[in-house]
Amino acid sequence: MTVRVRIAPSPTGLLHVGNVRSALFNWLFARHHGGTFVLRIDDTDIERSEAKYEDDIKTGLAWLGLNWDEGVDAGGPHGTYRQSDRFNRYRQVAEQLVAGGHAYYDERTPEELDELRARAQREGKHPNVYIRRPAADATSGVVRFSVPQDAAVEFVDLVRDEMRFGQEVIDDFVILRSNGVPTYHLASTVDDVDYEITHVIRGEDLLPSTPKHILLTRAMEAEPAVYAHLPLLFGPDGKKLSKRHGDTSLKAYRRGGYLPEAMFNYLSLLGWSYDSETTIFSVEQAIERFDLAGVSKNPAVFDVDKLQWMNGEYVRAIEAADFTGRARPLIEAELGRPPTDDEWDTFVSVSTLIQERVKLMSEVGEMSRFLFVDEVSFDEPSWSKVMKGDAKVALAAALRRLSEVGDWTPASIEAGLRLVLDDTELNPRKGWQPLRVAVTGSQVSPPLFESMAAIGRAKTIARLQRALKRLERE
RNA sequence: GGCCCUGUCGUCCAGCGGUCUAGGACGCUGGCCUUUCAAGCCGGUAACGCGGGUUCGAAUCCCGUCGGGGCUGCCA
Repeated sequence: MTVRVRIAPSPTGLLHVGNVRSALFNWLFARHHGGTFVLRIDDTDIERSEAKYEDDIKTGLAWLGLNWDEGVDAGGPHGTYRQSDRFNRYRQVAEQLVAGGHAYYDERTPEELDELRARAQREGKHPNVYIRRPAADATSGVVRFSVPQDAAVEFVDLVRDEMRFGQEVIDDFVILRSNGVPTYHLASTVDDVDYEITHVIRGEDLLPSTPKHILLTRAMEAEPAVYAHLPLLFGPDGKKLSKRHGDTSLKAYRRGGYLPEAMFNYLSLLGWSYDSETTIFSVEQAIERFDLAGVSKNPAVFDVDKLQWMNGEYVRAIEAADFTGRARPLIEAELGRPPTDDEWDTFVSVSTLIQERVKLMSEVGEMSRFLFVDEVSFDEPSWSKVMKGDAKVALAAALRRLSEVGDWTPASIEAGLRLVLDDTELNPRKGWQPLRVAVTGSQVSPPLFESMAAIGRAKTIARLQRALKRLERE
């Protein structure tokens, strides 16, 4: 049997990292088994679904490298893979279920239903036990699935093993709204059957819905898929990951300077492990080892600190040319225009030094700023911390010694600056930090000699003089 | 309230009856290196929720308890 899995996000908001993690596990499962990964858009909530969110989903998955073999845009034998294009099919199934006695029309009012729930509540029973087929047949309203009361629903979950839900706790859920629009339960189940999905791998929040889907599938006289419910992702407070915990959309991380490779690696570790020792591994390695049996049952807290560390690992690991390639748009953003050839050469001359220092790609622009501006704007905390005591002496000595430097290279600059220390009898910290602030604007920067070499002699001298002047005024 | 899932360092994972004085990673932290910051290297901190069983032996199996979470909608 060929494995066929799907990810079926709803385009009702930006793609959430929790869904991305589910997508990732589905993708790994498909790739590991040489199966098919399907992208379907579950847009039965016509009120909240928007095209821009579908775009965000596709962009996000593609960015992470989760290519889909079949589905929206990719095509395949099942149409558009958008549920809103299949409402007739779902209505047809609903009608068949009604005709077959598996479902019924229900025109009870919300108030009546509330009363039934309140009664169950009072008796300490499942809130929906009394929402069953009424004695009198209705011919309009919603369509409810009639849950067979003869047996419990049992199934084997690939992550959680044997599951059992008593029939009394499965309510007669709505499959078709009164306006003729199918609910998620119907549409999703019909699609899973029609698309011949073999494994449904999804978040644990849908575990209580699974018996409904199995019952529906059986009523359609089809074979239910194998289910696997993934642990949820939590925020730092131990609650389901949500907006309140900061960024939850993949887009925010994409924009925030995270590398897709790092995101992939990090997400794959939330609920799964490569082995007991390895933290950093490639996509190929993950595919080779991935196994649902190894998926944890416990929820995982999304730890941005660890993601950030991992991103730094990946940033440092990429080839220098790859780094400059990925950095180019960020330099453009910093300049507000494409860099000139000279500017680009300047950046490239120190790019490996910057690469070693950033955790996020988004830091590249700021860390490079001093390379391009005419005059640096001083980071005031840096200034006040460093520009005191013998700073004036150091700046003056540097100006003197640097004017004697022949070739403007890091090595000769270093030689000159070593003489500054001799002249002033200052240690490197006292003698050089003022120069760093003068030249880069901050006490944190790429190495000093290379930075001076990169911006050139003229700018270096001018910045030292400007700093000295300000110091003399103060 | 009802149903379901779940409980190893602060966090993510390893452990699937003895090799556990519980391992790796992030974080935090001490030190080294050092022109700043990173990186790197060496070291430290810190966990089997609790109570009963089963067993020669339990983090590993069973029961209970307490805790966390999810679902309970004409959202998905």
